[in-house]
Amino acid sequence: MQALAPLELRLTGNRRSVLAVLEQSSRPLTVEEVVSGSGVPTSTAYRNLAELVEAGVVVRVSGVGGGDRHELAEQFSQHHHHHLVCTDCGMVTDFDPSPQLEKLIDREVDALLATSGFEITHHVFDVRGRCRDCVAG
Amino acid sequence: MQALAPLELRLTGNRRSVLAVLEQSSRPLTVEEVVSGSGVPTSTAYRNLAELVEAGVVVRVSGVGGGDRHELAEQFSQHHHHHLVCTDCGMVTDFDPSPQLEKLIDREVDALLATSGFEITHHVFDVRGRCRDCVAG
DNA sequence: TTGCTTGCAAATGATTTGCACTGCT
DNA sequence: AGCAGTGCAAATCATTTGCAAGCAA
Repeated sequence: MQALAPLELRLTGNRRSVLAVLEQSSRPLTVEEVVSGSGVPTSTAYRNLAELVEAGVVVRVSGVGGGDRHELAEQFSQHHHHHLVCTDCGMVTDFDPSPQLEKLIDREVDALLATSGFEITHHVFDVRGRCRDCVAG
Repeated sequence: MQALAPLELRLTGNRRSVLAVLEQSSRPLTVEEVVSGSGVPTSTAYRNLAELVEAGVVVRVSGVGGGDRHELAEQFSQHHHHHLVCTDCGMVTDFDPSPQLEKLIDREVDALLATSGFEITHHVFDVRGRCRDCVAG
C-alpha cells in the first residue's frame, strides 16, 4: 500500500494498521470492527477513516443501520465488485458482477452523464436480502 | 393511499401526513425533511417511518451522510427506479433504468440467489457523483 | 371501551472535537 | 525543529425510549 505517498497524509503506524485491517478483509468493515481489528483508538480510527475517504483511498459503504462500513477503494483492492447486504443483521458481503452486466451498466451511466448534469464518479449495485444465518436463525 | 388497511397500522392523522409528504416528493426525504414537511413531531416521525418501513410501505435509502432518506415503496409509488446520489451535498434524485438493464439485473440476481444462500428481496442500483449545483458551486 | 398512538423530555449511542502530548519526516 | 498525528475525555448530534394523556376503531 503505497497509496499515501502522493497524498498529503503521513504513513503512520495507526494508518498502516487501519489500512492493513481493511486490506485483509473481504468485506466492508464498521468503525467498531476496524477499531477492534487494528487496536487503534476509536477517535483516531474515525479521524483516519475520514481522511482516507477524503483522500479517495477508502470508500464508505452504507449498509443497513449499525453505522457505515468502510473498504479500500477499488483501485487499491483486488477488483471491481458489488455488495450483498443483509437487511436483517447488516452484514455486507462482496460479490463479483458479470462482465455483461458491467458493460450494460457502463452504457447506462454514459447516458445519465449526458442528461443529468451530474459529474458521475461511480456506481453502486447492491443486492439486498437476508443472509444464510438470519434465514436460519 | 389505502396501504395501511391490510396491515396492523391505524391510519392516523400523523401517518397520513407523513405518507402525503413522501407521496408528493420525487425523491427520498430525510427524517428532518419529513418533519418539516408534515409538521409531525420528530419522535413520532421516527416512529412512524420505522413502522412504515417495517410494514413495507416505505423504504430506507442510504445516501451519503446526513442521515437515511425515505421514500414510498415502489409498489405504492409510480414505478421502479434508481437513484442518482450527490456525494457532495447528499441530495438524491430518482431516475428510470433501461428495461434492458433491468432484465440483465434480474438474471444476475437469480444467479446470486442460487449461490449465496441469501433470501434476496430487492436490488439497489445507485449512480454517484456530484450534482449540477455542487459542480457549479 | 381498548389499546394503539402521541408528545414531551430524558436517555442512548455513534461520531466529533478541544487540547496537550507524541512522533514522523 | 516543526507540525501532522494522537489519545483521552468532554461535547455534540441523530435517533430511541419511558410514560402519561389522546384518539382511532
